[in-house]
Parts: sequence; structure tokens; C-alpha cells
Amino acid sequence: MKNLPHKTIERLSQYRRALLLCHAKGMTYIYSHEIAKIQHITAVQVRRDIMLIGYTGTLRKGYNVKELIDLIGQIIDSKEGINVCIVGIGNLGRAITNYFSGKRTKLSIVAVFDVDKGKVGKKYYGIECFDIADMTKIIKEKKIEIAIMTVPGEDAPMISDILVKAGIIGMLNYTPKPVNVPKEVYLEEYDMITSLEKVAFFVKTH
Amino acid sequence: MKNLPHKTIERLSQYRRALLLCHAKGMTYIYSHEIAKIQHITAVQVRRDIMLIGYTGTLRKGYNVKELIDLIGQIIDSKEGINVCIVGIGNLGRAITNYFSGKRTKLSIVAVFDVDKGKVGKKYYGIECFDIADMTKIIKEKKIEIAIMTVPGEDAPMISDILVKAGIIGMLNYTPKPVNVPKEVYLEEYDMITSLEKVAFFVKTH
DNA sequence: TTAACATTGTGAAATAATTAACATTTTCCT
DNA sequence: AGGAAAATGTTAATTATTTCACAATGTTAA
Repeated sequence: MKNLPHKTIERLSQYRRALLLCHAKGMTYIYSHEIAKIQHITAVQVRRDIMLIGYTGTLRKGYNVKELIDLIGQIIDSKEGINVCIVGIGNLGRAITNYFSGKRTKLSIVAVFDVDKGKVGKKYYGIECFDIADMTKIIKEKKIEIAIMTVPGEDAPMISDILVKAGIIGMLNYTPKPVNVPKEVYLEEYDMITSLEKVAFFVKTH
Repeated sequence: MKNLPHKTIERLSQYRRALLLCHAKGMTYIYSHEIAKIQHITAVQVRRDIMLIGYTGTLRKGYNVKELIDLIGQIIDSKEGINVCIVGIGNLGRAITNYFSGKRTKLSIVAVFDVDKGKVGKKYYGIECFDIADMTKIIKEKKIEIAIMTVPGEDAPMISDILVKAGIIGMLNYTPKPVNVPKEVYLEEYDMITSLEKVAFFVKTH
């Protein structure tokens, strides 16, 4: 089950959330074309993704919602759970903290960090804010494995180095500045300005 | 110049920002491998992207920074400029408004919208907040073409429909809920929970 | 002056992701 | 019972993207 395509993993995460809503509504079975409709993709794409994780539906009944939710969980969650921190509790950091708090059992935000002494010691959506100066210590104490960077771009490379040295193994960089990490660290970058410029480009070409 | 790959457009946006910094530092020429280093990609990728937009560097000197900046601008900006609005001025909406305000001459955030009467009439980073009830009117008055949705997921489909009816031609959906738009509208969706789950998955498989 | 080197530009190969096509099977209807 | 319809599962084809490999050529140094 190791070599799942990146795009499939992204979609599985989304299928799961859609399926959880369906489950809550009492649906027990769902067709590939129904999942496809919700996600605005094709049914064959859904079937292929499900094939890749080795699940098999029932002909003419579709997929068992509960079973599929559980299987996706087995694939993308880790058994023990993973601790996550947010670095930089500005607007974006708070947005993410708020999104997550308590929603995912296997992924817990256990600390937020900021340089602003006025923020240190306060709680944001129930999570305590620590001083960035203590980051290495706290990351080790709390066994944090993934960091989400929401600091100003110019601070990103320096913060990234500290995080790597502290033992982070996964990083999500939301600053506009690309960062450099050793290959053992899994890095995902996303930049909102790029996305907006892309939309602006493609609206021109209909 | 129409059929540029999506990925190339994204990178061009990023090259431009890196180049603007280089230009500000007084660099006049830059090599493909220097751009590559900044973006953490390969030099051949950079050269191919630049080839696709029809620019030619100088052997052994590299690319003229100013010329390349201007050419990327000609490709991805539209001459007249595009007006953008933010729908939902929570933490995420404020983060984006703050990122952009005044940074891009060709893309201007000219309005933000919210349902909360306490926010309507206030200014956020210099941009006035209007009532969502007046959205259609304001979009037409201000000739807004692109909308960025940062509302709660459950409101996304309804807001999306209003935006489409109001004449929006490009949409950036930051809610966790996929939305449905007619094919004339260019839609880009991004979901932070998916990205985090993806990082969590790939850290497991080293 | 000439050889070594560094760099661009690009065809071709390789890899990744999506879509088409269709065999198979179950259910439903008559 | 038998045929039509509606689904899944999967191979093959297509499309998109990245990477390899190398020719061409200007620059530097001996």
C-alpha cells in the first residue's frame, strides 16, 4: 500500500470527509458517481482511487460508507496519532488552529509559537502559545513531528532550520518564501499569491 | 502563448517574486541554476519554463533580470488590472487581505464581504467591508471579476451561486467544501486539512 | 590562438496522472 | 426464465509533466 500517488492521497482525504457527512446522515452505501458528484470529479477517478487502496464495493449497491471511512483511516492516519505545532500565530495561524482544533483525532495541534511576548502564555482556541526561543525544547517535550509555518516570509528560512534541527519530520510552509530542508523531512509548500495569480491568468484564456 | 501548462504558470509567478528581490538587490543577470536554487527545483525546469514563454538568455551570462520580470508580467498580468473581493473576513480572510494589500499593482482587492453586521462598514487593511446581502450590487459597481471565498464550509455552495450569478469569472475556494461552478468560471480550490493529512501520510513512508 | 569550461536551448525519454473502453456481475422487470 | 440496465474493476490509451542527454556557443585562461 506504499506507492499511492500524491493526488490519490489528497482525494482520499477529501472522500473521507465527504463520507463522514454521508454517514452522519444515515447513508450506508454510496456509488462512485455520487462521491464523484460531491467532489466534482469523474466516477472512474473515484473507482480507480478506491481500487488502489484495495477496497472492493458491491456490484449495484456501491461502497459501504462505514467500511470505506475506516479503510481510508487505516491508510492515511497513523495508529498512534501525530502531534503538530503552528509557528506564527497571526491571522493565518489562528485560522488554521481554529479549523483543526478537535476535528481530527489522529492529528493534534499541541502547541503554537510566536515571537511576540504579548502572545506568549495566552491560549488560542485552547492551545497554549509558547515563545519561539523555547521551540526546540517544547518540540522535544511534546513529541511534535509536524510543523506548520505561518510566519512572515523573511523569517521562514531561519525558522525552518530551527524546526529541522529540533527533529521535525514534516513541514507545511504557508509563507511566500520557499525553504530548504534535508530530504528526510517531508515538505509541502503552498502560496496564496501564486494561486491568485494563476486564477487571474486562466480567467483571461477563458 | 496560450497553452502554457498550469504548473509553469505557478512557477512563473514564483520566479517573478524571486526576481523582483534580486532586482532590488541590484542584480542584472541571473543563471537558471540560481533561480532553481531559490525555488528548490532543477535548473532544467527553469530553462524549460523560460523557453515556453519564448524568452532567450545570454550564453554564459544567463537571463536579464529586468527583462524577464517584464516578460513574465506581460504573460500573467492583464493590462487593465483585475479587481478582486474577499468573501468572509474571518482570520483567513484577514490574512489574505493583509498579504495582498498594495503588493500587486495588477490585482487589487477592492471589497471584502461578511454577514456579520458588526464588521460591515469597518475597514480591514484599508479595504471596506460590505454586507453580503449587497454583494451582487457591489460586484457590478466595482467591476469585480475574481472572488476569494473564506467563509465557513457550509455556506460555500450558496455563496458560490451568488458570486456566479453576479458575474464573477474566477474563484478561489478556501473552504473545505468543494463547490460547483459553470465551466465559464475558472475555479481553483485549496483545502488546508487535505494538505496536512497528506504531510502526515508521507512522513510515515519516509 | 586554442583548449577547457560553463551555460543555454531543446528533442527525446521517462514518469505521473487521467480518461476511455469494456468485460463482468447483480438486480430488476416482464 | 431471460433480457435490459446499472454498477464495479481493470487494462490500455492518452495526456501532462519532468528529467535526461547533448549540441551549440560564448568566455576564460594558458
